[in-house]
Amino acid sequence: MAIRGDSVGLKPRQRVTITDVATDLGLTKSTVSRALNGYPDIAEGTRLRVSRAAERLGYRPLSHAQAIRTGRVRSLGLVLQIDSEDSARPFLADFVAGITQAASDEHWTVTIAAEPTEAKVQETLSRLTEERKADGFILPRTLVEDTRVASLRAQGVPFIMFGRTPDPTGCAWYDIKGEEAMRAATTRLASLGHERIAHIPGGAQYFYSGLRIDGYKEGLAAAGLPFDPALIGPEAMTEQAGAAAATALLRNPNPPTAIVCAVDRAALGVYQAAKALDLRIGRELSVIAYDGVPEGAYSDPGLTTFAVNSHQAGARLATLLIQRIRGVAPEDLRELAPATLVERGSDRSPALTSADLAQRLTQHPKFKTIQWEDHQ
Amino acid sequence: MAIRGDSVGLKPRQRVTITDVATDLGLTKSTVSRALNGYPDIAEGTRLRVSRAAERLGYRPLSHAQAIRTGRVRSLGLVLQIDSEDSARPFLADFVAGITQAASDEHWTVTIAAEPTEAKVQETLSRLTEERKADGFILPRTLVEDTRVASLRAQGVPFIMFGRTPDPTGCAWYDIKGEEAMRAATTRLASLGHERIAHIPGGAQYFYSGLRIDGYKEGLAAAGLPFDPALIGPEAMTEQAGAAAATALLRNPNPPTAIVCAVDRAALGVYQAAKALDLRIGRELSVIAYDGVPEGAYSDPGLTTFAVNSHQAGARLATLLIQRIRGVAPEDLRELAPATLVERGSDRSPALTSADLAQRLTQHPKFKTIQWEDHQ
DNA sequence: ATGCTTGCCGAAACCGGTTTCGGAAGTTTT
DNA sequence: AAAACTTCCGAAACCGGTTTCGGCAAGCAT
Repeated sequence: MAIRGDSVGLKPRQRVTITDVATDLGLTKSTVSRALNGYPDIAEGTRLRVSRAAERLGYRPLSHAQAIRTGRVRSLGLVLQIDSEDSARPFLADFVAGITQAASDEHWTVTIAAEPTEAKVQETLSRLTEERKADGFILPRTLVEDTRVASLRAQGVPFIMFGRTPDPTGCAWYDIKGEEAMRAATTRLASLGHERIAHIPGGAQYFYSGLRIDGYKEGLAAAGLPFDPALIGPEAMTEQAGAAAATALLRNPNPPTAIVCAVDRAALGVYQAAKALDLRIGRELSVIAYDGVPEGAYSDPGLTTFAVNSHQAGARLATLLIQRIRGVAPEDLRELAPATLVERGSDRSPALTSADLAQRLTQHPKFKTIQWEDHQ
Repeated sequence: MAIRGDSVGLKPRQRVTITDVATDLGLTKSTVSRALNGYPDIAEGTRLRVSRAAERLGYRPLSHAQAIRTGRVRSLGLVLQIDSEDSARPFLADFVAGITQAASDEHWTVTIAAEPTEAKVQETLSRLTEERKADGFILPRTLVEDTRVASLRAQGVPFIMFGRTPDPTGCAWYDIKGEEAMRAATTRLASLGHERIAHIPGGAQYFYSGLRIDGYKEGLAAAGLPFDPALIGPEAMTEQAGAAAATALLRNPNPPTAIVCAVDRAALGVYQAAKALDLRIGRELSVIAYDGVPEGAYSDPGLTTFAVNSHQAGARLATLLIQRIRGVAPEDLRELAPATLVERGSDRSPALTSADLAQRLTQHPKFKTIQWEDHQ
């Protein structure tokens, strides 16, 4: 290992230290420290003089110098799981931007890591807490059984979830009301005249998946439509899977004339399936989805979807996590935000009834044989 | 401001400190510190005993405790610029994963921030160095005139670029040989029989844009084809712009039968333009691009492209930056890697000559009028 | 006037490391 | 054998903050 001396350093230009502020005012650094940190045994006048002097001299405490005593580094941890399949995860940039900007407003920073597997994520989470690189964590995409939650909760490490969880004990969260979006999508399709409305859910390991299925069911109930388990398709998180799921649903004897997708990507797969079977989206088959990926705007017709504001989500998560670290009870840090309906052309009144659609599908040459495999 | 006492802390479970290691061995912490940091005045035997004991006890120095004396926090800084237009930036997850994994191997971490404008990026960069939140920075997407480079260079802050720059003084970099890819794409198309090959460049503000144009020209020269300035289209970084650029190029009296795109997104726009004009990609119009975005695999026909390994790029950048911070000269930290050709179906022998293509285009009803505007 | 609080601040210890300095051995030189 | 180096480690200062503790002065009640 090399010794320290040979490294490239930052300019030795003197920073302003707490001692500088103290001598400037004729006080001691302990007084300055307590004044700046709101201790009650400092006179109001002194506190003012100190904060003004600090401002004037441009004093910024070094968070790592504070950390040595306080154990807190003013940094939020974000550990992502990057599966190869969704390595090009949309919105990540927006999400990160939201987090870092909110953190920066409070003079906090964000420590990020990405790992390919659940186990490695867990390992990194432990390492970062062990090395005190972060004071708390943002957990995106909570799972039904989430080892991260269990482990952090057990260790008493502050965290906030982007998503909810079966056992809310000790959990703070920010989440989008996906279930409400699914419900609204379903009633919207029903009021357009659809009577057979299917649902393509997301991955069952994600907690939101169940919520969205519930929302879909509530929508059916609100519209006075019966729930048919056969209209819940196989789960789909990719275009391919979405196409496969749509095809499977359409093979139902009473096929759906509309599909509510838990995620936009699956909906784009529905487009593919429809194209292959010569169905027009928004005519013979309507679709409403959720996420708001940019491709939805470019598809033809545009995809009607409930869009998520990732930037805002990141910002709120950061803000809430900082509060959590400062000691606010997790029960007081739970926020839900609505998704925003983006109306485009994929949801219209049905051009065919379910029966007519079935009739037409059976006559389609590819209908029996078409398959959707993983693309190269 | 709240006082510190009321915050949620991590378990007070005792960490292993350097003093623990020292007393365990009957040494002083100063000896242990020097042994671990490779100082020459420690006997080899002692050094071994110390590192073994540290290992056995699970000692991990706290980087912020070290930082208070050394000024180095063992953290890499990454400040992204998130324009609203490419907020869904592809590969970001992969790129970040590469960086963090390589950093983690050396027990470093990554501090990330994202800002919407160039000025704010610059501000954040300054703040992070000022607060010693990072020991050096990774600069993605270098520009022809890059204030980040100028500023960090002037301040003597270590950094590494993902990309190259007009004035390499004091600069370390890792980059992909985009120019070589453009050259190879051009010669490849020429050897397929194309004689009119156009180029749609990327944004002129990016340094790579000029490099890729040069590569394209070299390819023409190598194939013995003349360079026609009219075959360099307007720049395009989006699908819309790509479609517009392709349409403009096709309006040339001797239209190209093949187009080399600086970025995949533009190529996907070329697909749209071709579709609108009833040209088949890989038949009447061939395309080769660069990046390797996932959509390229799903388009029809698949897009032949030179793919970039973002994960590896991130990993190398992190490794090189750490070396830079440790004092290696920037001149010794410059790496170029090739892009990987992914052969799919968008490049074939021309089905029509340029003259025939021109003929056919003039007869197309939309040809004169078609326009590409920004989508909602 | 005396004793007791209370308000406010200084002195000093402390956090977990790094780095300087000096000195006790052992080795080599004279 | 004394002097001069080396080798190797301990003692202590130091980094930039935070936190504990104690004490002075003013205010209040007795």
